[in-house]
Amino acid sequence: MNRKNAPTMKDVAREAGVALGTVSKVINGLPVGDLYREKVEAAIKALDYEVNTYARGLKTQKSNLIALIIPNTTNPFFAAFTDHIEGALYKRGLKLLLCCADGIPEKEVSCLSMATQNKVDGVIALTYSDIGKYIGKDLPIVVFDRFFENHVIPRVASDNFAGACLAIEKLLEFGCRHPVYIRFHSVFPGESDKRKDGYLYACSKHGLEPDYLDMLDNEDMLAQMKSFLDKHKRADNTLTFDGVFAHTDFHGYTFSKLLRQEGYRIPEDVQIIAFDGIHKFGNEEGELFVSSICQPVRQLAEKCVEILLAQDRSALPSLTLLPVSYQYGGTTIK
Amino acid sequence: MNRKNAPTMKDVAREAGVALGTVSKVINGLPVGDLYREKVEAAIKALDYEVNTYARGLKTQKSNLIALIIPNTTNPFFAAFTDHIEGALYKRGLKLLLCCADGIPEKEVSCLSMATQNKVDGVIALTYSDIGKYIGKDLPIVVFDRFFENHVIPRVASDNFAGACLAIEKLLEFGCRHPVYIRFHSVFPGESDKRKDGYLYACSKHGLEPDYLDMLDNEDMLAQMKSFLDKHKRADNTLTFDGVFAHTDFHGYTFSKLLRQEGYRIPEDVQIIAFDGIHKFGNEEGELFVSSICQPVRQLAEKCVEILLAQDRSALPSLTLLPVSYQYGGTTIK
DNA sequence: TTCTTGACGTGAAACGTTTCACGGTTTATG
DNA sequence: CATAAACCGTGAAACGTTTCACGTCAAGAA
Repeated sequence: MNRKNAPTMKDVAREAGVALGTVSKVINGLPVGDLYREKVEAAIKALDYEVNTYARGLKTQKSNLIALIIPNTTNPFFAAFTDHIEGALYKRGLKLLLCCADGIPEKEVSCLSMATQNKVDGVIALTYSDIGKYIGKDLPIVVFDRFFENHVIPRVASDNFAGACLAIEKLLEFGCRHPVYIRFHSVFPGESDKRKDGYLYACSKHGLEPDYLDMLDNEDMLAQMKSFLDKHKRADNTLTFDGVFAHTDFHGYTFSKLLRQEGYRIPEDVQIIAFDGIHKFGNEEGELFVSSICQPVRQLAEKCVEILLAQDRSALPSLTLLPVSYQYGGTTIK
Repeated sequence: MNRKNAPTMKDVAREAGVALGTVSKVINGLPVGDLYREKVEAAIKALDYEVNTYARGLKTQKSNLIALIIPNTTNPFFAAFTDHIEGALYKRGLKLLLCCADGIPEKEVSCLSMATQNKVDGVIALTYSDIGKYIGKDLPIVVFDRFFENHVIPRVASDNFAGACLAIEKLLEFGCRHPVYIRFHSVFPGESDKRKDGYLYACSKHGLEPDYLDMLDNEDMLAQMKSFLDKHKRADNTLTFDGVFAHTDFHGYTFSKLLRQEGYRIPEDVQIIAFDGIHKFGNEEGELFVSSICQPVRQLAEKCVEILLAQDRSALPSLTLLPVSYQYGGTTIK
């Protein structure tokens, strides 16, 4: 409780009739005689004592705080990631300082300095700018997905390459002959770019002609999709493709709506597999928007925390990829 | 930057050739002669000095930290709320300590003590247990929606009563004659319970017979909905109701799926208006799952922060209700 | 009995700020 | 020109911990 005159260790020591150092030892679980320990514990209870994190932090230079820098929490993938990061930290007695940077570079830097000023013990970042250069050597950091040149920052990501391959294999398995790829790519390089490599690899492996829409921003997404679609219509209005691999669930869902609007049946005429595995209403037992390659969000979050807290930070893998899996979501035959 | 031997104010003072107190004044924007100010600022830049939040917190007993206790961030409503709280705090130079308590009372209490141990300057809570009793008199707190007896804690919520009335009026306006209500209620009292009062009021006002499904938990939701539906089928399989007011978008969407499965057309046979206004993929410009009474999430978050930080906490409104609005989402005629 | 050793309680120093009483200098006033 | 007032830089004290060198005491060995 936050009363103005909260009892201090000194008060506890006086109440218990012991020295300050003894109280400190009890609080920190260091060896203390049973008699003394009991007296101190009784006094702590009697006074309702709580340690002052600021005094402690001043001495130890540790805060048990971890900062998460993320664009926002409204995007369901980020929301789930945030949730699981919180859980992984909580399990370890750590607290989460949440910074939503909206993907704005200046705000990301400002969040970072907010974090360092608060003496966080580590940073988990999913940013759109290269924050590596602002990070001191001894502040542990892990980034999700992103890759920044010239910095050896441990990264955690889904196996995007394998995921893209899996998507194509599934589409082929479900009877598709001409899968196309609706791609979105940010100007900031990251592991999710590997979805394209995976698509190209899978195409060459199966003797398919690659064919994809490459979008750089979401502004005129619908217009771009429409034009892509028109280019793939035959004279009789049937489509030259019968499968779609979409960069994200959002893109897949948007494209599926467009297809339906234009009278195509899903999955009869076109099957769609997207990437992310976002659940409606954030309900993990609930349904997906589209059939999707699911990122293991919980494991990704857990791995980020694990790597961030690794004892020996000199021997950390520079990249950790976690496996993805296919899940049916209504836009494929199964 | 988090280097081990970060420069201190003492270093800055030495570098600038001034006294410690002068450095402090510069940092805190207190009146200092221009010559001195410049010297200090130069030294700060030269040494790349950053204030030590822990030393400062130890003296001032302030942290600029606000704790948000929320069940999770995966629920899109909570996610949006969290996002806007972060934004409102960031605007004011405050930082967000995020605690996801999963609605588990013990975890909520544990989050609260985590918060007080971190000397947060305030708490915003959306909890399932009565945490009022654990809060000291001088820790500012605001709760969203919930009502706890015996505590005078300022509350912020949507105008649920008016929202329910609006839903019914809209349904009537759209031609419905027999609107029913799919209700979900928690054992913990809160403003959202007023949706029922609003429904009953609107019914009596328009001479309608109230008719609703009352669910206490989401476990066997589908079974309960099915049985409710069956009870409302006539011999020829037409329904005795033609409008549905659903407690949340999730319930409305789930019920809509059930109706469609059973062959009813929406909105031709049944129109549905839910409550919350959740956007697919968290995209505020995007589409809703169902037609809905939208909670003004951004304003709710902003108001929570505003009230939390109010100068004069003695004269705070005990309840602040914000207006809701209707938005079309495909399950009504407009 | 005496000495050594280990165990453990003690309390002062230090962490890096903010605050404030103090005093020196400058400016305004009569 | 003398005095008061205003201004502002100074540095010691205090915030509540952790740490560590020191002291005390009991047990075991010779």
